[in-house]
Amino acid sequence: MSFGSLFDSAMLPYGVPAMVGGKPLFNSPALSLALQTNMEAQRDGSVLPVVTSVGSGDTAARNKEDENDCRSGSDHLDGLSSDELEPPGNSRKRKKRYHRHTPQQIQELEALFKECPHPDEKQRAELSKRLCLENRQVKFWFQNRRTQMKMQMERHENTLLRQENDKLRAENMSIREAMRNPICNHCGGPAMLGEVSLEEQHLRMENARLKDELTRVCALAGKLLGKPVSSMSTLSLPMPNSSLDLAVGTNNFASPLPTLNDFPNNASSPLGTVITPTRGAAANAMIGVDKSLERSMLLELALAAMDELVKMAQMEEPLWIPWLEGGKATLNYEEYLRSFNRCIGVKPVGFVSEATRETGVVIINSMALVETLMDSARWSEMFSCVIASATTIEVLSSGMGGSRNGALQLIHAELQVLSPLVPIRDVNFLRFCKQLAEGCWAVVDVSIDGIRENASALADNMKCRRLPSGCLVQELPNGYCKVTWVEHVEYEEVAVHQLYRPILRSGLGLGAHRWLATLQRQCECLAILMSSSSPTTDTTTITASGRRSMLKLAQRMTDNFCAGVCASSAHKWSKLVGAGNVGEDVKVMTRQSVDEPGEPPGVVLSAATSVWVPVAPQRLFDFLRDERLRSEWDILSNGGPMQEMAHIAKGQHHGNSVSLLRASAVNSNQSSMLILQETCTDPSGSMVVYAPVDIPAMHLVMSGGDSTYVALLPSGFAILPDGPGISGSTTAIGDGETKVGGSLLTVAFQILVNSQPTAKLTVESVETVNNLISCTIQKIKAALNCDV
DNA sequence: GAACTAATCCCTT
DNA sequence: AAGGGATTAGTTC
Repeated sequence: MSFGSLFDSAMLPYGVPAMVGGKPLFNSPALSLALQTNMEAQRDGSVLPVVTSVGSGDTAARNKEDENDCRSGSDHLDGLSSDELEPPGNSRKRKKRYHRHTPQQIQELEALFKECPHPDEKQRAELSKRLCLENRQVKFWFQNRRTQMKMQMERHENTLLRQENDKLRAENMSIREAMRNPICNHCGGPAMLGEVSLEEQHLRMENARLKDELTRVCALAGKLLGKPVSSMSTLSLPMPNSSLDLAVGTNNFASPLPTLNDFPNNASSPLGTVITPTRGAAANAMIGVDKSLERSMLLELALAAMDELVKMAQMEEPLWIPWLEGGKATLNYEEYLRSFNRCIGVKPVGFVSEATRETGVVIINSMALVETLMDSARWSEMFSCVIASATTIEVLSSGMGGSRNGALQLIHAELQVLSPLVPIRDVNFLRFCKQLAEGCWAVVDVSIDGIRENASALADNMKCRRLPSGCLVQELPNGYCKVTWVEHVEYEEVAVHQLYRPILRSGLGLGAHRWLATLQRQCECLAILMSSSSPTTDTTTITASGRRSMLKLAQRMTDNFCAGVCASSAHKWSKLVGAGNVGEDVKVMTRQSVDEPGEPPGVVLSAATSVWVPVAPQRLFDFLRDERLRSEWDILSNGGPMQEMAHIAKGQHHGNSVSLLRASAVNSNQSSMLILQETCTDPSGSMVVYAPVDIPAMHLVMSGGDSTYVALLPSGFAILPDGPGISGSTTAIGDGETKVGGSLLTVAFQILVNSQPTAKLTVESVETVNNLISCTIQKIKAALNCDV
């Protein structure tokens, strides 16, 4: 009789293992006593158990036995060797009896695991009954299986990372090799020094990244292997160690701000954990190399741009030459070229530069501002009068540790000056965000024209590239922050009408001044809208939801107005060519409106032009937004004054508001007409946009209804100060003679010329709109006592 | 000795 | 109390 058979007799019915109350019966005093006697017997040799024949070697026989048995091996003591039998009295430290579940059991367990790695108690109980396993055994099995699974996943990931690392290393080697004999791409001769240093910069970047990746892989490998793996032992690079120590973005200047490397990035790269997607197929290898090369070039560009932006924002003279008035300054180009390597290459022939800087306090907290800048949708909403459209093409890094620090994305944007005489600026740029210190952030933009082809650029858009531009944000107490904005672009000037060249060159059109003023105005608006729980400033009482609805409608109106002036790619305007006797400077476009919610169906005509008016921008703006003087230029006024029915303030300045105007009726039978108007102004420019609206629709909106289906076609004005050297007019103010500039006024109308979308546009309707524009301009000039 | 696996300990939720 | 991570212990190759 074997020990096995002894234990067999201890089996409970149905093959349930010999366990009592969840504990092995082995611990039962009665049984251990029984065992003891047998063990002693075994030692004596008096009762030699069959064990000897089953003993150490005969696994095959045992395995076979296991297979035929419907029970776990846990109660088999067949294989128990004598030294596993513990001495008497040491019963607390029980020995484990090793076994494996039978293949059938494992098969069943695996089957369930495949379906559901987390079976509930019921499923487990059912399985344990079926497989003659203890409940806990099933539980343990699943638990172990899950950890095993996790291990496998991690290991797999580790292999992939290693492969990636190898690939990058090979790539680095080839670049290194290529650098040894630099050859000029154009002439085939030895390359110039400048090109080599560019290559060297790439290598530095690559090296930093490789080093990083290696540390990460080693850390992971170490974790899996349970012992530290030295990067130097796994990698014997045939190069001096010092080459690995080249820092990223080395500073040539003593910057008062810490560099990126000073932040606790630990083992991560400046962009956070960059895991390049793995591409298994060999055919993709080259694309992969190209991709990762491109990626590192983009990263390098972003870092260089950041470096430049921070310096541009902080350096004073001689880099910046201060203006006499205000805090403005112009860039000293000679000094600029001395101080910086042109990180996007030399200025193309025919391009002119525009560089401005502006500092101001904005009512927004620094994090919210950074978030807004890093979200292209929110960004374009914030600067809606400057940005015609903006899309994030690719997010290269979303930042590290849940913050925007290190975030890098590729953005396509169309920037506009509200005038048909200035083509839209089409730009593809990188936007890189970096935390410089606690509460201090920098967001830099830089064009990538040299790295990626600007495929989406439309033919009639202005060719433009952004040199490192952006802002430094410094958190201030009470929800304010100090913003330093730098705007530096190069663009093709021939496409710009003469009238607008000075203002663009001076940066008043799309420079730092304009961006910052827009930001200040919009943030003030947001702050007011969020704080105004009691609409005390309103002339009428509109509910909160009504105000929201109305503001939303006004926003759509203004956006459509801007789109009509500048024809961004987001809107399907088609330019009208050969439009009869339409003046050279009036841009006429048409569009078929079919099933557009929020617009009447039919053929929509948009006409816009810009003129110079010898009147200060402020005076022009005040005149145009005054509802009482409306009859002087607006045919919708029916010759009388208009009345303000509702007013929602959007800023401290009374000129920032959305209002509802009522025109006087021509006669008593006619119901009066409503006009929705939005006006906005800041030191960089102003706008008056309005549209006639349906009375019942407006009632719906003001009671908080959905404004999406309210049809409107906006018209209005955009006012910019004229550039230096345009007006030259001087006006005596008080006792001193102050130079007062004139204004650049853009007038734009959108009208429905036919309610049949398929109708052909007639010469008459073009003439009508042309007349409308010239009449309006004449009336305005006359009212302001300008020479007509 | 490394890889695998059942079981245990101990901690968190 | 359940579940998971770390660890242990027994086994196989």
